[in-house]
Amino acid sequence: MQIKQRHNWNLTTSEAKIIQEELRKEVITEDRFEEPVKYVAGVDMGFEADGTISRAAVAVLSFPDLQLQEQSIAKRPTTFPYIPGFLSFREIPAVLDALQKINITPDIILCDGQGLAHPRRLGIACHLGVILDIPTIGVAKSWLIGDYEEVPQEKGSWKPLIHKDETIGAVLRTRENVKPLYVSSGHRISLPTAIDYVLQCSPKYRLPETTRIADKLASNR
DNA sequence: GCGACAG
DNA sequence: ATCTTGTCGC
Repeated sequence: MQIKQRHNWNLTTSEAKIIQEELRKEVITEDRFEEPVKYVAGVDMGFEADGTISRAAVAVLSFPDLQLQEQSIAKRPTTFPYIPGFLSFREIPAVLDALQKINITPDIILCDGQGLAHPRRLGIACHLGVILDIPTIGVAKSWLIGDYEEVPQEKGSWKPLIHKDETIGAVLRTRENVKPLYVSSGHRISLPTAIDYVLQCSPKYRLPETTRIADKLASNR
């Protein structure tokens, strides 16, 4: 797929923060995409050589049957450190390289990390969504910000994630008796719809099939 | 100033 | 994220 360059990635954290504050204005948290959805993609990252090399993997699956249709891997030198709140500046460059090589444009991309559930409302899912102008969902394995009540153990139950009196996401149980996932809007999708797609992509395990497959690609060398 | 902190 | 075997619990 074709990707437009929105900004350069050689930045200081203060410059990155300014970009986040600009791009957050472009984030759309309503459902703006065509249905039925035919393809969903998962993105995951891995690192090599003490973290000096970034490795991004993309897996495109058919929906709703979740069969692998296309995959790609891209490597490039790591140029930005891991700083909570700035994950996208570390990971997106390699992700764009991997996406550039696929032929099927996914209808929705599930990202490894937060979307709106971010201090400045621009987690990696929002950032990637705005750059591509494609619907994205933030699916994080752990907490970054926000308060929430305990989530019932049953699969499908969830509680709103609240920050500054605003619902920024949901803490969702995708599997019984297992740690919940932190789901939030990335771009062009509402929270209820995002929860629905994450559940549909997670028929058996805690993590969505999209991220599970991308995960294997990213770790399998 | 202190504590928290996606991957 | 990454280093790493067996083991406890549903």
